[in-house]
Amino acid sequence: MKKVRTRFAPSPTGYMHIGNLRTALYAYLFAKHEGGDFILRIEDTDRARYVPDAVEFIEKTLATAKIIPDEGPHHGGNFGPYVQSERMEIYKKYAEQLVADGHAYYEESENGVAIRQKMPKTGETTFFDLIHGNITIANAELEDQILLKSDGLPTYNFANVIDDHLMEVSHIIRGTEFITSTPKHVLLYEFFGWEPPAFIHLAPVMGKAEDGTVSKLSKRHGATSFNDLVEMGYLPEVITNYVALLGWNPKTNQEIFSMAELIEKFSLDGLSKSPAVFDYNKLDWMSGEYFKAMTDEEFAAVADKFIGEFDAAKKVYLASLLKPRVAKLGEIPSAIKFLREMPPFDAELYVNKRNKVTVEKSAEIIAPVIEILSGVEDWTFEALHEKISAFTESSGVKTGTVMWPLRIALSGQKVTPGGVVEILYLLGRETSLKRLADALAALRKSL
RNA sequence: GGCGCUAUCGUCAAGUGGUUAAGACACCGCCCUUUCACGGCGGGUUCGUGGGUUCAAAUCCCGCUAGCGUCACCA
Repeated sequence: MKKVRTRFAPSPTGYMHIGNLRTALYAYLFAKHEGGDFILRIEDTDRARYVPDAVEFIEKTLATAKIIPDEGPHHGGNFGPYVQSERMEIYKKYAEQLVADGHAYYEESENGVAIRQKMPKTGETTFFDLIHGNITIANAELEDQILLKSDGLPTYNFANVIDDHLMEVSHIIRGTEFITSTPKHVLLYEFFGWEPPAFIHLAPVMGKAEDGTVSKLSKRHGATSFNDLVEMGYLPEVITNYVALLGWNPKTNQEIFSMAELIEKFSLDGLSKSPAVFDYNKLDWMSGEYFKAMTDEEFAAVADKFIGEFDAAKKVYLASLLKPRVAKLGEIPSAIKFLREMPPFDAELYVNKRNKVTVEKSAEIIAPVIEILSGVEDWTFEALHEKISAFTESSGVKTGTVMWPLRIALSGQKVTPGGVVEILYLLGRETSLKRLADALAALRKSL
């Protein structure tokens, strides 16, 4: 059997859409699973679309996602160049051969001279797609498409055929948007007498809008590029893990996969033919699973730049509190902002029906707690916990009734990473007592 | 509009003629609890529709409908 060689062939747009990333991932997984090669080829035949540094951007993104090409512009390989704009003579040669053979013709227009492919007027063309089966399209549907543009550059429909053949690509993995142009490619292979590669057309990644409508994932659905997601604080491995499952099923109930496991388990028959909707909820869940699997130290390390400046001795402790409550690292800054800066007083926050807390009750709780805490010299979690518990017990009210106003007074938030005792410890003695005193004063004033 | 692809819970999906139609996320309820979170338990009219084929259809065939894609000197 021929060696498996797949390719990822993006145009250099400086943007890595999730759908493209998934295409690259599947091509990579399949090649690696089969012990083959994965090629990166840049399709920059549209001069108007050229974006500077886009090639480096693509390479950097793939590296971050741990999708490593065996061959590419900067990865070596014996089938280069891997940038189409550097292969112009090759396309010209083959286009002229087609003209000589009667399968293409020159066409002159105000732009200059171009070469068009001559399509059969009758009959039909069929190709086999590994996930869709046979697909047949009447030749009458096919236009005499441009092969070589008047600027000397080839069109996608021509260049991809020449390159895939010359680079010995065995399986073409790309989006379904290419299904209807595949017969044109197949005809080209026939004209040249080449054996076409196997075709695998992937269903698109969709997004769901507020109004419930589903359409191809785009900006209106939120972050849609791999890089956007990384910036929001999703681990690259979480993104690839999630995306791998969007359209591919391992046939087991396993959902968390390392790249090595993905390579080991990947199989073409798990690919689905229907579009999949990108679900941020599930991504969040998976992200949380990765965090929970980390040690506090590991999490502190990846969260470090989101936590920012913080008492070094308490940093890992803070991270341990954040770890089980965060879906993406980007949530951290706003979640811990209160540690550095007390939000403005808001009497409304103190009112909580479930815990039977009112503004008045809050003052009644906070005052004695200040007394008790002022006497605590050993400001440790254990000591603080013991004091508060003892107070709760002696006061005869429920724990929640005590904790609720304390949390608000200490953080100004209904939701905090960790409970009251944790916050007390994090804030330290001085800040804690000051906040409680300020809150008590403000509470009394508002009565 | 022509052509093509697709169609199982809200979402990802298993399923390849006979199942109580898995599992996960989300959601809802209850429990636990130091709020939130975590954890535990439980819940939900899911096979687009109409015809066939068959003893038997989510599974096979046809029509319809819907969604998507494509009809460029873009990829």
